[in-house]
Amino acid sequence: MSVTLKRIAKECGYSVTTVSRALAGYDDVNETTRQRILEVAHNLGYQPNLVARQLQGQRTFTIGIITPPQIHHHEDDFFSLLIKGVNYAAAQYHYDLLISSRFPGTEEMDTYRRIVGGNRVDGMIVARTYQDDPRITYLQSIEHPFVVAGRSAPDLPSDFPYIDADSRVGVQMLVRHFIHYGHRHIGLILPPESVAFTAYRHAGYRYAFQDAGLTYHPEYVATGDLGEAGGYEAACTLLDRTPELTAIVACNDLMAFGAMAAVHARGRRIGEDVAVGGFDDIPAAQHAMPPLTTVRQPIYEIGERLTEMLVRIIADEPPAETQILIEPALIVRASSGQPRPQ
Amino acid sequence: MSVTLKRIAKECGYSVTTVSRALAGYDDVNETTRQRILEVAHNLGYQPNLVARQLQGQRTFTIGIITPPQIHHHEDDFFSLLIKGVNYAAAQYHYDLLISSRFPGTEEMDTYRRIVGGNRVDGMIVARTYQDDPRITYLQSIEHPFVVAGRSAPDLPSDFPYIDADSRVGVQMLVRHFIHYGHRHIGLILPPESVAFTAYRHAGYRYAFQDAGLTYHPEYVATGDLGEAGGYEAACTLLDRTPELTAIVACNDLMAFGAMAAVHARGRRIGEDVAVGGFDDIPAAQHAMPPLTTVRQPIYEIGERLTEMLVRIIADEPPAETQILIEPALIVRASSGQPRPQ
DNA sequence: TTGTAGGCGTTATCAT
DNA sequence: ATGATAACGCCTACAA
Repeated sequence: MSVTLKRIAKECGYSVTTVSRALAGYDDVNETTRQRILEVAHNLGYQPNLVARQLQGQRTFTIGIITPPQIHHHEDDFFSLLIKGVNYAAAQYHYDLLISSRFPGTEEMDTYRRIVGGNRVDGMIVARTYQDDPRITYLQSIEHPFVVAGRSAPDLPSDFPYIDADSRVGVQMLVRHFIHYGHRHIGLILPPESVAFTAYRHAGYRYAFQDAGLTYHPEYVATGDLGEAGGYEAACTLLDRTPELTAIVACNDLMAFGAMAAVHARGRRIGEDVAVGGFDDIPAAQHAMPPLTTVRQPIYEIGERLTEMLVRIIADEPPAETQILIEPALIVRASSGQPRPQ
Repeated sequence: MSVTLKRIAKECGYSVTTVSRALAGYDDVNETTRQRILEVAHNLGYQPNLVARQLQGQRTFTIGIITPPQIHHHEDDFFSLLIKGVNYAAAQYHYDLLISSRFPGTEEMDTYRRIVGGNRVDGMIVARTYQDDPRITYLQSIEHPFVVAGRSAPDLPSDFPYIDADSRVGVQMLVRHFIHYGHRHIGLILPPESVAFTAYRHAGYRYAFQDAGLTYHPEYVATGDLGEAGGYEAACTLLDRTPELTAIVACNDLMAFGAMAAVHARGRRIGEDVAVGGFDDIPAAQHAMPPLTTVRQPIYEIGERLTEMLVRIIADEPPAETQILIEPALIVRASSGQPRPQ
């Protein structure tokens, strides 16, 4: 079917070996011979079979990433942004990207094993870590190159290369900002404990209260699934249970959107009656109505830098820094409302 | 390094062939033998080398797609949405996705040749067609399976499998909507002619005027690059050149965002002074300020259906319909403003 | 029921 | 300067 070295060899009367070397630019090939071979290869439209090369070279120049499937349209921009960053950097380094999408759980682990164990990639990017993440355990156990967007929960070692935003500091800034605006009753929407960053963000919330000399109210904290629906439900719970709340902090922008919807559904005005804050600063945040106050995490750049890190780890030239904590930035927008008179 | 059939064979004293067949579930293997082999394979954590399989089977179970790199964060949600759809469907059919990002042009074509000619994928998804698209010409010339999101410009044959929204009808609906709202001076922002859908959308604009018995003003039409910046500049040109405009139709949402910014920059109110419309209905459209009136194109679903189509084409069981035109839907939002008194 | 041989397309090693 | 041989890991005739 397609043009192979053998075909070219036959065509111009040299051996496959010589053809291979001529094309690879070795200098032990007669210049005339090379010209002839190059010409034939070009005429035939030769393209090296990458799969064969991969098998022979035991290298794929491919990076793998597995994302959750996103059935609804705008479900999660986090991964989209991350992939954009990874994609861009990968191209710079002449790597391709292999993507597969699975729901977290058994299927996801099987896919890791299939792709990594099946030698389809030189390295993996693991995103959105869970507490005690089996994917990481697996990759460590077989010593396969990988980098992580995120890190372990605070009580577990993060003994792997990663880049993560300092969630604790981020939430702390956000809550402090609300406190400065005069809020005293601030709700918090947390994802399930199994998400690795939950504990960090929870800590940020507590620290902010502590710093301000305020008491921490456990009943101001609710849990919901990551995503708009989870945020909506958790916010409803909070608003119904503790109507004195004048601000709600959600652990990502998607949940914050849900919370805004809940505030609206309860007949209260976002910003004016109840301030809302998020985390991530996905593109939709600035376009939201009202625009969402949030903690900016440079997801795209994290994707880029992770990819660079991974490529270097694969090449066995790991950068000096392989555990990077990024200082997030507070982005104040209209969902904060105005500072309140004390 | 990793566990191979050979390794298992050695471990349990059978030949590689027998091991291979035991694992593949052939029935000409002694049941006891199979059990033994399965056990050893499991203990060793055997994972078949997918690359070797690909080489031997001349099949990759991988679909390829090449997107433009997106340096800025929220640059283009069209591809993100498409990929989400493709990704979801691909997983259903047990296909993986190979993604690479290149700017349109030589580099992109080289990447097509490298990946397709290099046997890395069983089929390609081509997105955002150009007029007389070299990628399509190439894929057709080597008879490699592919499907297209979009189709050829009106004057060229679309003799390949595709799914496209009926752009002409879409823009026509949008312009008619503005006419119904009482607008008579409606600007149009077009992407360059080289984009295949340009002519369709332009036609939709002209048809709407014709239907309403209004005259078409060429000076109400401007061209800009796809993307927010292009929309901004084109809208500035229009607003400065023909200040009588009370509405602007952009050929996609991103350009519409740029146009909104331009309207704002010229000190006019979006909706009230100048209505703005887009095309695509990317997630940001409904969160925009004000929410953007646009023509909804079900990008995610197109990705899903294209993938299904491609998988069937690869399996040599092409569906009955391989050229699908989707009727888009008009989504009226606040950027339309209110109907004007005649 | 099991094993041998050959090939997928490439590159590396070692002769000539 | 060129070529024969083997190997990457798998699968599939064909033989025994």
